Amino acid sequence: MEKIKSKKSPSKSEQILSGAMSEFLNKGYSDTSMDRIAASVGVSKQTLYSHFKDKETLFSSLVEHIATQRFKNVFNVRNIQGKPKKVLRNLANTMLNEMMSEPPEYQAFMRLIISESERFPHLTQVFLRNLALPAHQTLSNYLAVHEELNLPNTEAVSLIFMGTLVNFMLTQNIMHGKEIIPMEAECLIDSLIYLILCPSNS
Amino acid sequence: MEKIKSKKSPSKSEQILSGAMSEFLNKGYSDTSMDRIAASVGVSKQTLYSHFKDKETLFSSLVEHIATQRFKNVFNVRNIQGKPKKVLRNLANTMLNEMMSEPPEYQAFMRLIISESERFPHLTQVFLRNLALPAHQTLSNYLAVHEELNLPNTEAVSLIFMGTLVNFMLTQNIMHGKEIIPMEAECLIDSLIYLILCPSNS
DNA sequence: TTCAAACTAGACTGTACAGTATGATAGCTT
DNA sequence: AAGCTATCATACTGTACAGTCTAGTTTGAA
Repeated sequence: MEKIKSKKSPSKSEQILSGAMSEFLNKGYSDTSMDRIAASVGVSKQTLYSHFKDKETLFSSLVEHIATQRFKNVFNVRNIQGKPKKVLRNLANTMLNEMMSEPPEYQAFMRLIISESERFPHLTQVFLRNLALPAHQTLSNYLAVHEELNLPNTEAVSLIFMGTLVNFMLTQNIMHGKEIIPMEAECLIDSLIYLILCPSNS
Repeated sequence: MEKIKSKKSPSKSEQILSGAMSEFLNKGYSDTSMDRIAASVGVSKQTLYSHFKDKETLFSSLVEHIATQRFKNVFNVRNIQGKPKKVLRNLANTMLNEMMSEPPEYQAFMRLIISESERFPHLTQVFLRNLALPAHQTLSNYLAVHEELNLPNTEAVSLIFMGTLVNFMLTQNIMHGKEIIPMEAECLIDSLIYLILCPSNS
């Protein structure tokens, strides 16, 4: 039916990873069974084990795949041109949109990474290196280039910026805190930008 | 040996909660077994089930206990007097110390809450209501009272402040990012305070 | 001393799972 | 056609676990 060249069709591996993703994202590592993954992918258990040595290997491969492929462009900022006020607002909106979009795959992914941060410490670093670090470098570099902003430590300000947004998503969505600590994204972004830009206005 | 009045000694419940805590904090919900808890507490399985209906009930009780007792005072700020510069720095240092202290129980607790945020959504709200909210109210109230700080939205600034610190702990400790995104706590706090206080200096 | 509640020890049930084994089918390559 | 490889369906093994059951022991109060 398909043109298959390699020993084990790469599309099968992709299929498996794709099916395993929804299972792991929904249930977490321990509560996801290899039987369920096989059924969900529509593949026999043997095929699963012919592509991936064991559950840990499948999980590791999956997380690396998600971090490097699925969410490759989440923090890929394009509109880095223009006035800082515009750029920062655009960046904040883009990040929040990506992180809070429906279905909440990014939230589920982040929850999963945190959940398994002790069992698979290496995977948290894959996450940071491929998603958090590039965004941080882009932003802190932008802040450093714009000397008129008069910021003493652009790296720290970058972490404040991203930390605020990540924690907002964590509190409001993952932890279901919309009613407990109400806050509009717009307000938060306004204040964030106000604090960052203020020094240069004086 | 002890003066026990109630039907089931309350100290037994305390013992059980205390022993269950280390198991759940280390292994998470699914990978903690009732047998292990019983062994760890030094109590028979039957006693476990006479104090707590089932595993879910025990877990819920434990989380409520930790949120309301064990970490009751984590964000209990005392030195709320003096110049904002001093107060904010003191607050930031206190929060980071509590969150990053050894052994990392607070980190493990936060990881657990996030891990089980779908299975036990109610518990994330217990967490927020008892730990995050009081701190947020104290801080935003302090910021509002000090009008000379000239802050347009004290609630938002409070979330920026706490979000920065929480995300710092999350990234550096829980996600093992010290080498990937290096940052000194002091630097971060300096910048955070600089951004917040700057408007009032102009 | 007697009684009941709290507790202990350990067996037991039913289920679920990771990983393996077996044997059969389908399609590609030579 | 022959043979190889990916695949499938299914059964099996050994382990672990939640929750129950049984039977015996301690303890404190009446």
